[in-house]
Amino acid sequence: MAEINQSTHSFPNIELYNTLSHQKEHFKTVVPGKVGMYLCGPTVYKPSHIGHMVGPVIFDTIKRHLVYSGWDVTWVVNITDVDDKLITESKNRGMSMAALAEEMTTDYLDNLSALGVDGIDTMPKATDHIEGIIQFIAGLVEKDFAYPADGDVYFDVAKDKDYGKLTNRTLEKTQGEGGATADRKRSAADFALWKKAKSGEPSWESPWGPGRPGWHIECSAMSEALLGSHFDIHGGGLDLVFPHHENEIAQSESLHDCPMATYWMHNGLMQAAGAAGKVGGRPRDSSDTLDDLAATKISKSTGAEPFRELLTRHRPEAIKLLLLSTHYRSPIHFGEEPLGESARALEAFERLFSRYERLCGNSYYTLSARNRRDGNAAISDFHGRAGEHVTALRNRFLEAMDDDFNTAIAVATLFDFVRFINKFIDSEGLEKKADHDFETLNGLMLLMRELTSTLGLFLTPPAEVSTGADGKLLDSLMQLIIELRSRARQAKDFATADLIRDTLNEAEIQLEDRADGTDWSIK
RNA sequence: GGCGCCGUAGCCAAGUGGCUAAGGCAGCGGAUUGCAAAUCCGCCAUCGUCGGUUCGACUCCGACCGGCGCCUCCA
Repeated sequence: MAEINQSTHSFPNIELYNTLSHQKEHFKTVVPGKVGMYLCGPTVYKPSHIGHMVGPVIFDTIKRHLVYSGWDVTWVVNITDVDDKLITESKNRGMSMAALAEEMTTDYLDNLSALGVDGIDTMPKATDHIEGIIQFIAGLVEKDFAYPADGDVYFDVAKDKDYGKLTNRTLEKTQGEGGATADRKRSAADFALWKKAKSGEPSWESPWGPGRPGWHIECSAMSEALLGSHFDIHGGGLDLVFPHHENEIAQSESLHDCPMATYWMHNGLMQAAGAAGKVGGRPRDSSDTLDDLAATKISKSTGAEPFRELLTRHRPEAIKLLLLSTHYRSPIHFGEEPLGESARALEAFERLFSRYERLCGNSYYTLSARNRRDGNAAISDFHGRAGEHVTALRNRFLEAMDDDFNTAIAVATLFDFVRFINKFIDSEGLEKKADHDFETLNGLMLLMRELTSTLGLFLTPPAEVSTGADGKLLDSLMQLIIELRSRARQAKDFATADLIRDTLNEAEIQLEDRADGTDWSIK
């Protein structure tokens, strides 16, 4: 990788929405040229569902765009592998907490991998950071922001003068009974940093006796260990704003006397569309079944299906395109219908890629495009109208991404780009003439590759439908059928030709006639 | 009750105080095709309702109606 001189390198102006200030802000890093990002990962006690994938996909794209724009980005996603829910679930399943955590972590990683989320630099586990967590809590106790109580340790919200600043709430307005441990807390809003172990529960030794970390503390401790006490971006789902992120801020800023993160970014939540099919929908009442509900949050409590099961019905690329077609802060309308539409939209790209491969012999997926946005090198190769159009298009794409990572607009420019390239191939007659100069087409496709890569789209070719011995057999049969049909067509026996095509169509095999031959594909 | 978000075409979904209100899916018309498919061209919205601010608002403010999230585990 080329070394960039950070002192002279100029970075684009990026705006991002900060939950803390409720507005877009100019992006300025703590350390020039470097970005530290922390995304709250899963508590690994059940298989991950689609909701768990939103953050990783969004932040993967954000990282790609920042790296493309010249920053040196470190991205951390934690794994919370110790928690009440893990203890309960592992008991139910008669296995150790560690074994359960390992199984679910693997599931999570497999899902990320299927989606091409590969930019995560470190995935720390809470149980690997118990020592740091204990020191963190001890520091808070020492500064009198926390107090031990009968083997537990609680954060004393009353001592934190700006508690509630992330979610604009004051202690008076905060409801809550304080839960089962209310009698040990000074205030109902106090939350556990350390929980005393009951017999048979996994535990670690601590100054307050054997126990385990409370929920929020692992993120404070691990982000500090890996990114420092003040890093740039902290993200997560909107449902984590309170109490999780509010409490992280309380812990970290009380201990360190500096902002925990400059920017707090929160992605919208998945909405499940019911049979009604609309996002707006009608109110819940007792007669509604789950299917009748118009739009409700997808979560464990609504029985979201494991992501790996979703993958048996839908291609990861279609899921990813759907996620990126909505702005990250908006709720995403999710379901079989939207996924189907997304898959159909995807085909426009993939048909162009195969068209390109047919013409030039190059696989789109192995094209090696520029991975830095510096200068206008990408478009200097084009001349005249194509050049102007492509310049405008690239600018629209980059401006959208610079403006709070507006992937919806970025994706829209890509659709325009597909149309432009198809038109270019048509108008230049590239399909018809044998002897051709494909330089401009190659340039256009390289730019497409550059832009889709920064979104994290089309990283790997679609799975081949026909592989192995069966695939070979199918392929040779199809070649034979196509040859026979071709003879029928030459003999003007269109009844036979159409019979073949229609019958194949019923078997979900699609034929496409072109001037120089016939393609087949499985629908 | 407190905090916050949303309501744009048949469906999904960007966006802007005034210039053609992106893009996708579906639909319709055309070019192309033996016919299809694919591709290309064209068509398809006045922005929940009512007031206000303004020379001008879909975009700002208010009210109302409808929907959603958080305040409890949650990505």
